[in-house]
Amino acid sequence: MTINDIAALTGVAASTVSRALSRPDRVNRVTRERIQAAARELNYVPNTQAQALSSGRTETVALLVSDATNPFYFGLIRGAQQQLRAAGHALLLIDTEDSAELENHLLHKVRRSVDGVILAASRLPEQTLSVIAAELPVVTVNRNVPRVRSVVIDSPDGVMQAVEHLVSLGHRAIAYVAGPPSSWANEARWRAMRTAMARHGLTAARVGPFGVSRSSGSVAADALLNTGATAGVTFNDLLAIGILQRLAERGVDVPGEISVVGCDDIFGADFCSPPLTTLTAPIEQAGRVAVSMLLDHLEHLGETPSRQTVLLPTHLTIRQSSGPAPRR
Amino acid sequence: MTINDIAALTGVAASTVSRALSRPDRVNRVTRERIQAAARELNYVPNTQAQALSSGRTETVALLVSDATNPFYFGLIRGAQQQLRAAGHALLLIDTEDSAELENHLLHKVRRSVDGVILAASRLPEQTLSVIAAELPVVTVNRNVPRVRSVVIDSPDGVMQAVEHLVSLGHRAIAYVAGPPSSWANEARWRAMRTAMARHGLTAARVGPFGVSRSSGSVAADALLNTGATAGVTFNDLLAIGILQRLAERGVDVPGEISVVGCDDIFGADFCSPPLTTLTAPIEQAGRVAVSMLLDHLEHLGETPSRQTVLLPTHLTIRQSSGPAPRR
DNA sequence: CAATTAATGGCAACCGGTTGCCACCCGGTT
DNA sequence: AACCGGGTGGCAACCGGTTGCCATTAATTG
Repeated sequence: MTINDIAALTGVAASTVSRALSRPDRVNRVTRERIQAAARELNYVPNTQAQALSSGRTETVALLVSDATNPFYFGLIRGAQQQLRAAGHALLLIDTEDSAELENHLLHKVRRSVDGVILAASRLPEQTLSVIAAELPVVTVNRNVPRVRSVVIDSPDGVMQAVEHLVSLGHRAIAYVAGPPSSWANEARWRAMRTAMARHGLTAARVGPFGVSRSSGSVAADALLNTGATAGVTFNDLLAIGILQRLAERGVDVPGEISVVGCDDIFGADFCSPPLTTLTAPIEQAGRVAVSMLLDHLEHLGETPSRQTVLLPTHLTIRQSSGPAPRR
Repeated sequence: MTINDIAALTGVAASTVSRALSRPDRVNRVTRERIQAAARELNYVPNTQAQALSSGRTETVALLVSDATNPFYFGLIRGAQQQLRAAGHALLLIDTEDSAELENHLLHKVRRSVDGVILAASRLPEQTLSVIAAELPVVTVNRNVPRVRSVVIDSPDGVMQAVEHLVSLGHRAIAYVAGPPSSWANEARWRAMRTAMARHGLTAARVGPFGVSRSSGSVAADALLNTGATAGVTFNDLLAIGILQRLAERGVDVPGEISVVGCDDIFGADFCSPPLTTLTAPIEQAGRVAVSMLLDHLEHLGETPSRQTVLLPTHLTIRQSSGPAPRR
């Protein structure tokens, strides 16, 4: 079932078979149809390796996530997968285990076996990213680096909405519950929070950093309570859900005593207890857009892209974890 | 940065470079070290495609899931990913979108670009699976097919535990909320359920089939209530969580009026409302084991495997969605 | 009718490694 | 001195396609 078998069977040269299948207009109609029929009959599937070797294109894209079990990535993976399949490409999933070193190493390793990579939540320093982007098509998600294409979810804007929401409910002491320091989005959200607070003459407290797992939520919840804030905006939903659990354990009423706002609207945010008020992010769309940008980039290698970065809007979804500030 | 560049730089033949890197003992120590140093310096990474082409091994394994957003797979993906990385292999993730046809098509397409595949929740008929397994190393998850290696989570046993639990709480009318008919696990669970019920002289009701999404939960909840059962065992947690939501909407008290038991213990099962009593499955372990079996198979191609199928135990995790049967 | 051009298909090099086979060099034997 | 065998490294074929180039043939054109 190689190109040669088909060539032998149809009595033409291998090169003709190759053309009949990949450049149909380059070969005579009757010859082509004979070859295609034979290929179908023999159930021929071209060897990707061989194609990649000579053409230099692997039709494969790597998606690097920092933790494959983080529900945030589910949507991203899905969106990317959909768009890739539509284009006939394959998805190589890589879990960097939240380590910049491992990320760099793996990136280096797959460098030559993929056409491009999508970096979701890269932990790499800007400098390193630039270097990588220069030698390999890259699209980042939620990370802005000069001269690197990216799709970023506008959570800073969402954070502002969240602050407005909380302030309008009478909250004055609001804290930001920070995620990993190496996360670009984390800093962006914190800045947005301070800006929004300042607009009302308020200053935001900040606790953390915390890991992004539900278990970190316990520590975070205690730290949050300790600030005396009546509301907390968290780096992401995973952390927020962990906080809700801990608060329930400690018998703290949400939103009666304290309001909690998450970020991303991941799976589970709508059915945790109480359902989480959060910034709904178009995660799946982000995955699709990232792939589109990458594929577009691949087709116009060398050209300067029209849009370097796409900003996706978020909106606040109000559920039951936020409510009026408690009377003092 | 090809083998030839290194050859030129060190003044040896390309074949020697190849050997120095892949069969170190086949070349003299000083030559080898010189070559290795040069390789390191030039930051050489072998071209996977080229290696695959000549060696026939791609060091890549495909994982087929029926729906990448189903939290059940997160753990599986994670486990597989971990074990694969440890072995230096890459993971190709494929979403079959719950279609047997697409599954077959994609399987066929990647056939030659992976060393083997792991089929999580295959929708393919047994016959087709046998054919595929004959021409490609395959390990299935939660699916038992003669002559195909598999790792199956012993949820039937778990279902029996669940029935015992419910019966001991006084339930007599228990219904099974079925998942997709094409799911092998679905039938296995239903059989286990009937057996367990029969042991107590009871017969189980059955509703469904339902899709495995939370939204299907609404329909399922109504159907479940309609049977008059005081408890329901569901095909999986996703469905169970959907049911809980719908029941809450309808003002039905869980577990006061009806108990619900899920299956798998996915992300979210512990923090939904009420927290779900469910069969805790070692999902991540299943992923790891599946990969181990596959890699083991690859190393001993042609040999008859020692164990064709590995059965992983489950246990019942009791939370708040199950309780005593209501008095009539 | 000769000349130019377009369509078609074969040849062979190439992508970047891997590997069987052989030649060569060396020290050790007899 | 002739012989032997192990250690090394080069040659070249091969994996399965892709593609530039050229020869052949047919069709178009002045």
